[in-house]
Amino acid sequence: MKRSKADTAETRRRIVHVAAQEFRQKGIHQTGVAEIMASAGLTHGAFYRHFESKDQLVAEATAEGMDVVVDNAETAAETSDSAYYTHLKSFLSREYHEDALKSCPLVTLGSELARADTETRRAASQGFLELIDIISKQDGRRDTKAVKDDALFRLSAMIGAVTMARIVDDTALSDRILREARKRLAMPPTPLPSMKKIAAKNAKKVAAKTAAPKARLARQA
Amino acid sequence: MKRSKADTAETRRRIVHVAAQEFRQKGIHQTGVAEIMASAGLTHGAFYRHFESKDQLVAEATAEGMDVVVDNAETAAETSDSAYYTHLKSFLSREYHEDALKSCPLVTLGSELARADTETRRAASQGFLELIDIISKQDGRRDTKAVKDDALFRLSAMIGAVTMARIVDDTALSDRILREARKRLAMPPTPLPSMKKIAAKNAKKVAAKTAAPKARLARQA
DNA sequence: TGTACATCAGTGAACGCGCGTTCACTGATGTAC
DNA sequence: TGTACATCAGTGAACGCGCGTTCACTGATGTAC
Repeated sequence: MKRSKADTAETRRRIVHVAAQEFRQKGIHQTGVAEIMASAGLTHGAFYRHFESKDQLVAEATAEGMDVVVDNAETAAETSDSAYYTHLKSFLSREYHEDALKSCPLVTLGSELARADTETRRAASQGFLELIDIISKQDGRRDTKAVKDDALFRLSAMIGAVTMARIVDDTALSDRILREARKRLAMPPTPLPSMKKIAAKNAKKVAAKTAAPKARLARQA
Repeated sequence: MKRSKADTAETRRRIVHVAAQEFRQKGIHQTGVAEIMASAGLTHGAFYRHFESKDQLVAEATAEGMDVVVDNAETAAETSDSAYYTHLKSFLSREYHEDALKSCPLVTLGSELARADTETRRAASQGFLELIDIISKQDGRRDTKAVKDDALFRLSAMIGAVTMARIVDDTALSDRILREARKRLAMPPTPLPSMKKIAAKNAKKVAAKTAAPKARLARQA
């Protein structure tokens, strides 16, 4: 039977929302249309009243997933600097990406997105760029190329760290990967003055330890 | 008809090799057993004379894929420091991971590996740890926890950068992500003396630009 | 405002297809004597 | 070393299954008068 326009729109939204969760949980190709429709409380036949194909749903679900990640980051960034870095710390945790409502598609669907169609990759790219903007702005500097470049590296590194933490079969190793990423990325790119002193001390220590490789490289050059 | 033991072993190796290529190219779930067998010059029925299941092949193909990546890195590291850093630069390129014979499963199958069975994840983890060893040794320092931690971060960041470069739908952005990763990762973790001077200069520039955010953070603390 | 009708969201059966897996059969290989 | 037989790699048809997609049908909604 026909439904009201409001109901129809709400149903469509619900399908996209449920799909976004299930794709991130089980992967795009391991999640069937019928399964998603059942989770949305419908039979699979109604699917094509809302979408042209599964691919279209994949694109919209990816966009929705990225929007959630972007919104969460934006909210944290707008709250306070410490809220932002706390958010980054929680993003760099396994639990965050096991939460179907939060997890970042770039992490949970990474290699599948690289093979997805144009619309899906566009959605993923746009979300990525929005995150880059938030990171760049948070750094509080002018929108120079160098600041963007830095954000590009930092975000890619975060995605790689969580991806690896999820692949690895040893919980201790997984935690260690994330801890190292948090140490390096869940803080301002340029350390505070007080931290600079500590960093300088560490640099001396490291320099002493790296005398050998430096000498090797010098010989080679 | 029955084949000689040597032939049988060679056929098995060929199936694993072909599978490793195809999985990395098209993804695990998008590549069928029949397709792999055809590429190996056989019909699909013979598959179960060599493997118990597709999952077993996935595990072995992942192991083979990681072995190739490890061997390439090891060879470069054993040749010379410059060969090693040149190898890192080429690893941080899109072409490298579009090459079915070289590409790293951690990149091309990342999110699928995170959902794979125990054996497959074990193979991926072991390969990852072997790469960490190579990177740690290359740094030429003692095998301290800090050196390993650094390698953990650097390798995760590499994997994230290439993963993102492959997802993103804009070639220029893709190149930029990789360029930044190369700048930061395809060189020794502690720069050479000559490079240190340049780094110091840059640090001053950046410090000037970041006066604002540092002030903000100070206020907050 | 009330009536008559077109629209279309949702149902559930059915479509063709490709998947992973099994199996009877073939015939060269490896083994036991 | 030669013969007889068991083994088993490979073939190709077939299995059940779940996939994405289509469709005839239902009946409430929205619209035209």
